[in-house]
Amino acid sequence: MKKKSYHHGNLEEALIKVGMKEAKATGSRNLGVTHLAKLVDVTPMAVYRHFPSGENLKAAISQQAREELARRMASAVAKETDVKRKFMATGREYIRFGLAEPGLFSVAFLDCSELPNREDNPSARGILHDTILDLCNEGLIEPKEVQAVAHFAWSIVHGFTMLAGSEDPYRPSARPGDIEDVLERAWLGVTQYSRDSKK
Amino acid sequence: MKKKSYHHGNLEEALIKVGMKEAKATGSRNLGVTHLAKLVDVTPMAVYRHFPSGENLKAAISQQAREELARRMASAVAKETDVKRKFMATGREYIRFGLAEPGLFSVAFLDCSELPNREDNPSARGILHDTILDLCNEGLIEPKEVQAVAHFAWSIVHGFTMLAGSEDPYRPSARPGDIEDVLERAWLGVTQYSRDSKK
DNA sequence: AAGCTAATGTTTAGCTTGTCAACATTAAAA
DNA sequence: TTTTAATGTTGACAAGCTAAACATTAGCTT
Repeated sequence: MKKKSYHHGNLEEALIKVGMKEAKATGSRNLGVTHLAKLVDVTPMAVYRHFPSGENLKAAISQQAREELARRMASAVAKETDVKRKFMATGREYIRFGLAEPGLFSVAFLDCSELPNREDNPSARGILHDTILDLCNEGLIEPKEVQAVAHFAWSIVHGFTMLAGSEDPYRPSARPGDIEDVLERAWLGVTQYSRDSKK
Repeated sequence: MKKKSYHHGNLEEALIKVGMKEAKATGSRNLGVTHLAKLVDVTPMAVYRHFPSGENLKAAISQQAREELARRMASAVAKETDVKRKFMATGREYIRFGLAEPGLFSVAFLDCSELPNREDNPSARGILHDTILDLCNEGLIEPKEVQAVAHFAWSIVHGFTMLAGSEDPYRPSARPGDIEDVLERAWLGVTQYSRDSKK
């Protein structure tokens, strides 16, 4: 039997934790106040002592999911030294995470317009940005391109992950070779570009 | 005053129509059975004579949104003859639509894993695919690359649109110049690629 | 250590939704 | 015209979110 102390100890943390578990299993479907409260063996109203509303709780879980993604990317990129390999590893891990943990990924980028508390997204974008900065230091791209390149690379891996993970009958396949193909093409868009190739 | 004939005439169509209007205005927030039924001045239960469940109604609206996107892309690409311009126009219109109609776009790609009835997605992907086939006919890419190129291009425009339309504080900006930049880089990834550039 | 106070949970209850079952109305077929 | 199938409505119930009022306890204050 469980100890039923009136106070839970650290409910906020527990809610996010169990929320992550649910997200991993079923995406955003079971992230409601009532459901999560039940899993932590607490009254739904207790949740409101820690989050202004259910949406805020979801936002907190979403944030956590984004940080998980960032951790994995950081870990993957840390194993590489060559700039190109770093670039590839960053994108590859983003895609891998999205496909290996579709629930977490969908929660991480849960229709942002409806979620509050989106101040800090240090995570994935930050790591990607660092990788691009390295490209700049190596002289592979110009300083003023950094921003555009980061957005370009992010768009590719994000789009590919979303589509490959969708139920669309014509979605991209995600065999390792196909992923490498996409990353290789992204690399070209990054390095082969110059202002002159415009128009 | 309104005529209150017991039968509505064409409720199914009316529901999807008003659903599109709501989607355009507020995304997926107000696409519930009760709300839409109210807007058409009908009892919630009437909806179930036309859709097995609320999710199916949402799916129908989502499909409609996807077709709207496809129509605009078809219209945009029809104005061009040059293959590169066709390619650019296709992607540009995809992005424009997503940013001009964020509500519709988010509903169009509403977390697919939770929606039924996703058999046919003829639309956007089909048009993009035709554009890529043209590239092939012009000898700009090899036939066996068509699939990969289509997925690559789709990933970029989809990812860029999602991110630029998000609330992320570091989201890509979507000024016309930035959009052209992304499309130009995508073009490089499409045309500069060869099996040899691997590894 | 006794007592106050704020933090944290609970109970109760109201409102909104989605959906089942049973019934009502009407358009279309026989 | 009568039967029948399609289409809407009413009523009811469960589930979810959350406001208000009340209960318990952790921790500081003295």
